[in-house]
Amino acid sequence: MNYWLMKSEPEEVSVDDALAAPQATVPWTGVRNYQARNFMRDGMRVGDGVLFYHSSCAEPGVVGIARVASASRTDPTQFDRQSPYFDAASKPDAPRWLLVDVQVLRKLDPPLLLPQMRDRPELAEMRVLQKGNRLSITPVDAAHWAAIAGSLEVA
DNA sequence: GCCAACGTTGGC
DNA sequence: GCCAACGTTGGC
Repeated sequence: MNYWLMKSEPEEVSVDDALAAPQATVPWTGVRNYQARNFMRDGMRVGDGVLFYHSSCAEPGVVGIARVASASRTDPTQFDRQSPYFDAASKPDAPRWLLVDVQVLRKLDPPLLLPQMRDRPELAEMRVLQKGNRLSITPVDAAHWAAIAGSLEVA
């Protein structure tokens, strides 16, 4: 089993939005970066652990514990001209972008906010804390996962 | 709004 | 294939 951190802008899909969805599961649309796509395509398996992270907002941080709930599949928004994620260069017979379904298992209340993450030396090596990191999906070491989710029943 | 960092694009 | 210009991300 592998672990991942996945960023979402709460104004688009917050952890509460995900919890309100059927089966607390949302399709992770909008990934438009090849490295992040490849993590979904090549690295993720159903059941992998996910740290649900809010970014580009007032209080960035880990807000939920989730799991990968599907294999990777075509992200339909790439073919939707009305979508901000439309990609005219992607052809239906060779889709460029993928998504996975993500199921929230538990909301973190209170959340683990970014400044608190930076205060914990055992988390210092996390990719999301590195300078210049912009990847919306990053692998998480088992030790980091344990430090964040280990005391929770879902872990 | 600012700006550092990074990814992508496109001319050559 | 190089690399400058440009666009985006995301914290502050």
